[in-house]
This record gives sequence, structure tokens and C-alpha cells, in this order.
Amino acid sequence: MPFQFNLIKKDTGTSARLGQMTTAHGIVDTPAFMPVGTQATVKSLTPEQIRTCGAQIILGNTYHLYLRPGHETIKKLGGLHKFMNWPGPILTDSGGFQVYSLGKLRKITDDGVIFQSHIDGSKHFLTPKKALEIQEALGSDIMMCLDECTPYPATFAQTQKSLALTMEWAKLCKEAKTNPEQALFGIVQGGTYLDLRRQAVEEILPLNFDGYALGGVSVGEPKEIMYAIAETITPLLPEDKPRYLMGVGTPEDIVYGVSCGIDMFDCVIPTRSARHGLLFTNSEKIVIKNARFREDDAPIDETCDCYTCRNFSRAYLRHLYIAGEILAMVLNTIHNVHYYMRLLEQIRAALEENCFTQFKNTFMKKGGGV
RNA sequence: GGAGGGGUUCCCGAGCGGCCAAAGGGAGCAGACUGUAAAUCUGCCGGCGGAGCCUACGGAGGUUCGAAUCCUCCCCCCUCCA
Repeated sequence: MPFQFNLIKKDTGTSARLGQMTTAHGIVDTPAFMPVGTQATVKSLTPEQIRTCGAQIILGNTYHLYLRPGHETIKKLGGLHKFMNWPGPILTDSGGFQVYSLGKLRKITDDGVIFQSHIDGSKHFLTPKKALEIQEALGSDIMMCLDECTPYPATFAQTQKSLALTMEWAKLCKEAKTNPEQALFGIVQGGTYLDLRRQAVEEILPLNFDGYALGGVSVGEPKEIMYAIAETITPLLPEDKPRYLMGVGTPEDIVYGVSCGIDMFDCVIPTRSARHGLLFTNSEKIVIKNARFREDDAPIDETCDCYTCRNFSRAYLRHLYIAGEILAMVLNTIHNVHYYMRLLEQIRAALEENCFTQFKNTFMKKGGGV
């Protein structure tokens, strides 16, 4: 079953879209949020819990899984889906983000990236072809091109050079692709320079990818810049292909991104924040370790129907967190992922009912969820 | 009864004449986190509005320009011997 994207509906007041992706491992309703499961696990959750939270698709990471346990191992064991017992769709990031985040441990050449493993210091050469080979071995439903996530700040010249490399790699990734069952997305870079972003779109469209991502955002640039990129560049992407804003973001960012015509998001915020005790609600910011919750018998969010909110008090969750109990991470992550999934459900429902603009305005007025 | 060791800021614990409001932990309080090197990281943590002053290193005296640090006595605690 080849990858497919169906545009169901376009919003009238904004550039938002309602759609559906069909992958080899199932359907994904868009706009969609994809919990991040870098090392073949959405940290602290079982696949069943991820599913119960409402997630349809999750992320895995090429670089991390290549280093450990090794893509060949995963392939031998039946692929990433079977390995981690997640039967649904998986998108794998290419390792492009690690080019950025592991800056001190890598060297970029025209042909690829020489990484020094953050685990044991060993050297590895990740090329566009290799990135595809690994992702095909993992068997993900959506593969990403190897790119250079341009850091912020970067001069025009640096960004231009970085973009050229990403574009060259995009071609090589496209050529390296062999499995028709797996989709491959191209990534639009160009840093904070809209001209370069436009140029990137022009150059990448002829490569005819299954979807297009905006990368290199949420790397420390001012929020207005990210918003300007999403607003200006997204409409330039083909209407009949999914658009993915990589690494974004806060609930507010997501609502904004949807209004710009973005269909897919991924971010570590809900999971990492949960582990660090920051919980999302519709009305206030909950830093569960704060003393004010010591004797608070209420759930995190009265309006939330997640497992955590249905069964536990803030006081108990605070206790678990302060005590360093593993369950704190589990319960907090369940809540946050559920919150994100519910947010996306609400967005899709609003689009369905032609009231997305109203939803967006109300949501932003409330402070964007946190 | 004899011989040693020790009492330090909420707790543990370093300091053993000035650079000490006193290392380092812990606890406590707060903050950060955006394609995950993150169950991580950062800040605050005696009092008073700051430069500064006051109160603090078991208690009371003393030596000294200056004492948590040296001396005397006292009060507790621990170990060993009888």
C-alpha cells in the first residue's frame, strides 16, 4: 500500500487543512501531532499507553537507533514496528537534528557527516545514502531526508552554504530510496532568510517528495521568525502533499502552525516537560513540584479525561515527583501526551465544523494552553 | 573511675588564627526545557531595603589588632579500657 495523502477540507478563514494520510501501517488524521520516540520508545510509556492517549503516529530516530541497538539488528528482529511493538505508523528522523544538537561531536563534509558517537566516542560516517539505508532497514512509514539543521544564528552566507548541502543531500536521498512502501519527505531549510527558504522550495519541489517539511526552526530563533517562516513558506508547498513543521512545538505554536497550513508536528515538549514536572492544562501552568500543590486534592485538569486525571490528585503527583518515583514520569507523560492529542482532536473537529478561526482566537486568548 | 574522639548555619559534613555568613552534599524554594547526549540543567537557600550592618560555628570567660579556629572552666555525645 503506497503512501497517500488526502486533503479533506480547507479552512475558509485561515490556511488550515483537514486531511488524512494513509501509510503502510495505518491511517493518520491531520493535522497530527507525533510524540517523539527517539530510541524506539516514547519515554516512559508503553505502546498501549501511547495509543490510549490518542496517538496515531510516533517518531523514531535514525542516528540513535543506528548507534544502538543498530539498524541491522532491528531489521533482523523484524523491523522497528515489531521490535518496539508499535503496530501503527512511524516516522523516522534522519539524524539531521543530531547534526545540529551534537554539534561538538560531528564534522560536516560535502558527502555526509562524521559523527563521534556520544555513547562510546567511536566515529561514524552518515551519508544521505546511509541515512536512507538505515531508515529502510528500520522500516519506518515515513523517512526523512538527511539534512543540515542550520543553527541559529547563522549569517546569510553560512545559511546559503548549509542550504546547498541540504539540497544536494536531498537529491542523493531521493536516488537512494528503494522501497516504494516507505514514503520519503524532503526538508526545506534556509534558516531565518525567507529568500533562501523560497529558493529551497523552488529547488526541492521538482524532486517530487511524498511530503515536505520545514526544518531548522525552533533552534533558538525568536518566535516571530518561526511564525513568519511557517506563514510565508507553507503556502508555497504543494497542496496535495502533507506539510510537516519539524520540532514544533508548544500548544500555541501548533495552533498557529495549523492556521498556516501545517499538517504534521512533532516535539519533545509534552514528554520531556512531563518528566520535568511541567503539566499542560487548558487554564493554568502546572509545575507539579511547586509547594502550592502539596495538599491539592484536585486532578491536574478537571476537564481532562486521561488516566492520570481520572485517578490521581495533584498532591499525589507532586509527592511522586518529589520522591523521584518512576510513576511520576509515567503518569505525567500520559497526561501531557493526552493533552496534545486532545488539542489536535479539537483542532480537527473545529476544522470539520468550520469554526477553526473561532477556536484559534479563543485558544490564543487563553494564553495558548499554558 | 581511666584513656581517647567529638559538638559547625534545617540535616549530614569540611574548615582548624584574618581571603568565613563559613567548602561539598542533602532537604527546601523557584526557574528553564521546541525534528530528545535531558528521570536533565540553572538560580536562590541566617536576618535587615542595598554599599553595609546585625546575629551565628555547645555555654561562659580569656589571649589577640583579629577567633569557628588558640587557652581555661562548664555542659552534652561517642569509642575503648576497668
